[in-house]
Amino acid sequence: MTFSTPHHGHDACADAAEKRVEARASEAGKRLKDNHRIVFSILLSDHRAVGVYDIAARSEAHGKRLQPVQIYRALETLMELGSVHRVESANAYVACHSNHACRRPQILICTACERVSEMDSPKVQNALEQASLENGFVMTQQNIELRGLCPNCTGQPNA
Amino acid sequence: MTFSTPHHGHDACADAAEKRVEARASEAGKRLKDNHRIVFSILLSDHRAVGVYDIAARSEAHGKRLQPVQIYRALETLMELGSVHRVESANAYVACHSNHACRRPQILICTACERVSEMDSPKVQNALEQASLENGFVMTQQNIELRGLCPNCTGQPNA
DNA sequence: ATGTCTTTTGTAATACTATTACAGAAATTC
DNA sequence: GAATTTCTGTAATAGTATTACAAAAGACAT
Repeated sequence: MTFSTPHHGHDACADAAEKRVEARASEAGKRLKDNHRIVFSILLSDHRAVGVYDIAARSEAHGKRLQPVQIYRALETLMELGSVHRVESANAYVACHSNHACRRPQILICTACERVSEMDSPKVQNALEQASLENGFVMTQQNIELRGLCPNCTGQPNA
Repeated sequence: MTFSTPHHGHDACADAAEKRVEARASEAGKRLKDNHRIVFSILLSDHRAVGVYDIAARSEAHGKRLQPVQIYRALETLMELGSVHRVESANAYVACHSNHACRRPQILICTACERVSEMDSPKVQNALEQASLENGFVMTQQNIELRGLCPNCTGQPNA
């Protein structure tokens, strides 16, 4: 199941993501610093997309009030590492919980509980590539954002 | 070919789009007014996505300097009619040249010439719906934006 | 270690995008 | 044609993102 449940083992899930981003950073020859870690840990604290000014407000609880530009810089690095994705349709950012650094996420957004998840469907990928080619289009980037109800929210009114 | 060429018969193409939006409006029991027509005709004047404040600036040449909120209101109507799409990744809006009022466009953006086109691939659509279901996700809206090189821009440096 | 060069960080200001509030105009209804 | 509702125009403001620049930190040769 790609969507987190309200009571999943979140600490383990966040720990794993943190280890992944550290590994990816050192592999890429970059060193993560305080600001990166604060931003990433705020994004990890729930499975929702968070706006920059929200991150700024929450950063205070981490002992350091970050300014917008500092957050944008941290997000840029984290996105390059494939550990954070921007949700265009929400002007917000979400931590990636996938095991591989994904640069072509297919994002699912629940309109009821706001939880965000990702798919990585090869069928979707192939269909997009094939359809692009049929239109003579050479695709280099993609942004897929689907809205709807996640498994926790279908059936019951709220999660 | 979905992408317009630099020298296609643009007047005919724009005329057709204008007729379509008028037809859709009357079918929906809405009446288009000056502001709607100005905004739509600005979007039609090229096959690119245009930002709201750009539209505001260009509106002056149409004899009426529109304020942002007026443009947002016009765009809302035009989007409801399926004749304009928002390009989330560009904070901009594009006229729809498709014959059917499409609410689930698959948008193609050329990173070289900035032209925007749409696909409506059933394969992509099916793949998305199937993959969503496999994840227990009930999709209600979708936003697909692909970037890359359009047929006019592959091969030659610019169009 | 010291000085130079480069890169990163913090602060402030500003630009760009979108919405709210409200009064006046136009259309609708009775 | 008066009352009601809806739409329009103006202004102000909220929300998102970037630029500019000086200070600090890191890299590297001497």
